[in-house]
Amino acid sequence: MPKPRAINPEINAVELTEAEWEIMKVVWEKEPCAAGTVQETLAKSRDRAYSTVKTTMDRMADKGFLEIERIRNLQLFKSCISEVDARRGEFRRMLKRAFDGALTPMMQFLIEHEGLSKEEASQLRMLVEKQNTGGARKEKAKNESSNR
Amino acid sequence: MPKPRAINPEINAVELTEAEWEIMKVVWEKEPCAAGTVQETLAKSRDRAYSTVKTTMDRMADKGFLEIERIRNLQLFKSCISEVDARRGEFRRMLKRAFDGALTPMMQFLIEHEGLSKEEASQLRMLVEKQNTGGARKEKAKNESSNR
DNA sequence: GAATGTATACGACAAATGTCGAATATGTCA
DNA sequence: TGACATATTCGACATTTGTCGTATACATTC
Repeated sequence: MPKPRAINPEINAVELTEAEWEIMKVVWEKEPCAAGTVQETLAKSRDRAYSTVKTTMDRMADKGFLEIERIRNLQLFKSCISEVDARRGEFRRMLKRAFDGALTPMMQFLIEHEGLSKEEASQLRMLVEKQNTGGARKEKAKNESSNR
Repeated sequence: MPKPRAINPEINAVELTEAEWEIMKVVWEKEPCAAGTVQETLAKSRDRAYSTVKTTMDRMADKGFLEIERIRNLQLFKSCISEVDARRGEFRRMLKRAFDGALTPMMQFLIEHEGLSKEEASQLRMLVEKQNTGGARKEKAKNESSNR
């Protein structure tokens, strides 16, 4: 029986807060973009003052999540971390906290407690099948990995 | 093709902080137990003052995560949320933030970017198989679900 | 009942996060 | 060159989280 391998949670530990996630999603979609653009986009779902968004984005630049390109009076923000990096960070934190870093118990939990339906389980099996019959995993992983 | 169902992230949204997770793990294992017991247990991996642990546990009681039973001068803490509830909360927050609440993209991500090995994928498939051939899922889910 | 040890109560403080307003700077246009 | 709109800067403040120290209260034991 194969021993469950724990994914090392220390490497590439990008951790975004709630507000940072919301902002990053807009930046990934529209970069390079101004703080005003982000604020207006977010306003559709949740209204916040421009200064709120700008302050958070400045702090994100300090942390190395965003970088600023200056054009005259304007600042254009670009992401310094990929969505894959952010997802990895979020996933690993969850796995570490709630499942001691082990994948198998998490899968078990999903099936037993999250009401994974037969359809969903089938999808999942198809994904696993694709993986096992050797798809373009390596290549894809390479292309979409960290851009940090 | 089945449409990916988003797990509703609002229901049962138990969210624990890092310190709270560490404490809860000890409480689940040893409840009912005193704050001193928790502090001593945690001290093995990470030393913190008794008052630090006690303050955090009092706050957790305020939040409804723990309850206190008083015996003369002593306080015994018991959990008000199950480990399943806590895991569910942690998992759903991750899923909502990083994958818009959808399971399938998360699975895809796991396979493409987390280097899910063939062995792990096999384990996963076995879990899925067990699920599809009708195990004791319903019963188990019932027994281990929320005790809130 | 005084000394000693253990628990509790509670105030404090720093850092991180989410939030904003107001002052200042810059650009555009009639 | 003003007037007006837009961006940036930056200080401020409330909450939450993690962290303690210290003053009190309670029990046990000479």
